[in-house]
Amino acid sequence: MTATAPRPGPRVVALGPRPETGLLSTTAVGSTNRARVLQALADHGPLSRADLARHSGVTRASIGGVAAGLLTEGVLHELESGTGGSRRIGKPSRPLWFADRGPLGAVVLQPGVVEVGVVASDGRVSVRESVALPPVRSAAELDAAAVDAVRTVLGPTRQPLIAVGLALPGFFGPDGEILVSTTIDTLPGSRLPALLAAATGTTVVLEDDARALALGQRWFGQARGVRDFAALQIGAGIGAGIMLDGRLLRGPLVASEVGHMTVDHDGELCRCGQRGCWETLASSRWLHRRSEQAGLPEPETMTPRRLTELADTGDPAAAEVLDDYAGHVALGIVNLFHVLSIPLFILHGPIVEAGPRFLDRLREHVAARTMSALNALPTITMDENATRSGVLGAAAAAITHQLGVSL
Amino acid sequence: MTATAPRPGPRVVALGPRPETGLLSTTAVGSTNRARVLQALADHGPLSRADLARHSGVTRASIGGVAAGLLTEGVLHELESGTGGSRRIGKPSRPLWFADRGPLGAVVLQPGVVEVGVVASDGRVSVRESVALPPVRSAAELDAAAVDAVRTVLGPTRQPLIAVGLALPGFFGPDGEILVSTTIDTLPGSRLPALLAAATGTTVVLEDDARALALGQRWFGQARGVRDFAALQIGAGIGAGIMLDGRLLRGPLVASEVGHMTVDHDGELCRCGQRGCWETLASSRWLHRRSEQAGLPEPETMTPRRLTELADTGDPAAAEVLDDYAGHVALGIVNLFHVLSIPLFILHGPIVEAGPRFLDRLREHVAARTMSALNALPTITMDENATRSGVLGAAAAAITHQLGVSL
DNA sequence: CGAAAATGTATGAGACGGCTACAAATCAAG
DNA sequence: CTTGATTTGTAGCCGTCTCATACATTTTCG
Repeated sequence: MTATAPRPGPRVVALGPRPETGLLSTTAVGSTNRARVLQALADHGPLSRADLARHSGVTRASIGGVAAGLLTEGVLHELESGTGGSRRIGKPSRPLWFADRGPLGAVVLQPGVVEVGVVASDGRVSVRESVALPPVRSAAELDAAAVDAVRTVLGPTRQPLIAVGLALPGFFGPDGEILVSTTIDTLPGSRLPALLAAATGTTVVLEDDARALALGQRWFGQARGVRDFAALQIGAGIGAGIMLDGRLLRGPLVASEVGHMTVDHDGELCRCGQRGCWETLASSRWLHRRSEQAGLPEPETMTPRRLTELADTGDPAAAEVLDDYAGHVALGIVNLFHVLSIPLFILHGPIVEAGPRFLDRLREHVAARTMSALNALPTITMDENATRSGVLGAAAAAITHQLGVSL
Repeated sequence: MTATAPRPGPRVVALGPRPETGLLSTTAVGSTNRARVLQALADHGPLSRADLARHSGVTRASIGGVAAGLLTEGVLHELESGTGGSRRIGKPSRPLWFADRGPLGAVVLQPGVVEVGVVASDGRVSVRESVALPPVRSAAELDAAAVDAVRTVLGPTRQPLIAVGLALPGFFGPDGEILVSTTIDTLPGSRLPALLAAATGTTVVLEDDARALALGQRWFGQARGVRDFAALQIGAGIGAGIMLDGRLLRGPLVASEVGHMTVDHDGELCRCGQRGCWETLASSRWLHRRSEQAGLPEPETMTPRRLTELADTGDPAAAEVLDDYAGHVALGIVNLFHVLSIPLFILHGPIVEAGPRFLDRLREHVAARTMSALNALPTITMDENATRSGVLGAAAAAITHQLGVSL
């Protein structure tokens, strides 16, 4: 599993930790160190060999060897001297940075819609399009519609893609077979990864949608260089991609369902069949019902954005609903903070459009709900990339595999 | 940080993940592989070189080299041929097993009591004693009382200890300074680790109490060879040691407080200042109050054991309380299962004395509360070692460090 | 112009696992 | 009892990789 030798032919890769059983070999040292160097670059931006040596605690000579390999393989290239270097004296450094090896495909499957994009390896998004899917009745129909949508968007692309990232809301096995999805009920049994590999002619890298969001933030967003954080997707449902100590949490048995953590043990019935799930209090479904109770206009299509606009115009009922929403969202965040001690939460989804005032209220609720004995609070921010985060996440999944980085 | 060269002189080690930044070196390969071999032995029992080679996917020659080093260093020794070997044909194997390098000390600090023990490296407990502590007013007084208790118990021991494991309910820094404790308010600022090192003359390995329980199960208990499970301590408070993918979860910022996960968002006030924490519904405090409401005798000292005995005599009120208790304990377990997909929970503490019928009820509650869409349930068992689990956990922490295993 | 400082490289040494062949020990069949 | 099959553990050689050290190169400062 070297970081750099691309295998010919399309295939499917399910992102996941390598089995850590088994012993290290000397060649494994090489590929691991290559991956660590690439990770350091992604975390800190262009770095010279000397900088990399300081960061990783090895001699310049060792970095020189690693870098030589990556340069000849075309993974890295040297920037102009002076770029990013802060030193004034001495021989100027030659910073290393990722060479552009071609565009990455990004496919994000959501209920009723497929988002398709093309992303450069430095995170620039050149294509991004959402394609609505027709109603489908089976996994096969879903696959056909999704592949069709991807073809339509990626068809005009000239350059061949070097890899395709596929983010979808489901739990999959090591070979990319989709086992469970609590969001899209036609998804289990889908052969979409393999079909996409065939359609695009390249490797398809499969990842859970929430974890992909986290990867996107880690490679291209606010979590660059951050080893502990969570990406929270809050919309119709709630999902989380959680990175602890530089590793994405991946449950061993079933999907991670933070949205169905009980926060109100004899609360309302959730669509999952249980009572008082976080989703029953913090999803758009709750927002609709609560808006209706509050007599707000068009409650059945209420969004965080409209609710904020109503509150900003001075509607006290809207302001109250918004505050309740903040309090409910805070519940789950505080639970995750208490249990996992996650220091940074990045919010994604429609909730972002509730804006900075909502965020302030959310922070207050979180502060009020957090145990004071801990003497600490998590940082909470909102996704800055808005519509691009989905494709960035899928692309990040692809690049993670492509560079052999283990996250 | 080799697995085997003991540094002279007492010192304090806070168990924790090595910083994974930095590159691998060839010598690191050696120590990592030594640790992996030791881990495999601990997981599977005595194994021959050939068995180890099969488990780890390397050649017998490579294992031979690793084993040679561990044998000459006295970490391992060879058992008689035939022990544990199942093969009938061929040259008989010489199984490898841990050499007895001396006893481990184990100290478990709890509110008002110190548990002190001596444990052999194969998990046999030769000494175990609980010493009540006098009321203390400061960290210094606590330290003095605890060191005194340890001296009293370990004084008569002849053999020198090769390491001492110290388990305590608190969050500590990398140098063993104790920062936060939600259980013992005189603990922050304690210098107990350093004082113990001075008193015993050996290395003191520091670990959180719940995580130590998990380590004990991993090395000596029901989680031998299991890479994903949680040890739950349920008594006056609730703590959890969670192992995922072979690594103990360690929050980066503050202590992990599963007991203060909100399960009832406008529930009763918890002693932590928040509302509806799991502890308000599943701790002994709740048991006392609920027993009082139900009119049970001596409610203020009610224990799971007495409650079970009452229920077994046919007291319907006791049976109802017990069932509520099971339902409340299930809440947190289900949350952890939904969020982290933990497939195995091992229960510790007074709750174990509620017996197998209670466990069955608990399992039913968990099954009822778990999302059916996941098509999976966690396994729930009870600690089999009862009173020995505490010292086994502390000893496991010591052995983990002593063997250089990273958990 | 020369010293100082910093970067990148060349070279040899040491550690370590992989591979292959081989000796050793046991059982089963004749 | 002998022979072959089977399995275990080991010896020797090789390739890979980092480490330590010295050195060439390029810039700044006095």
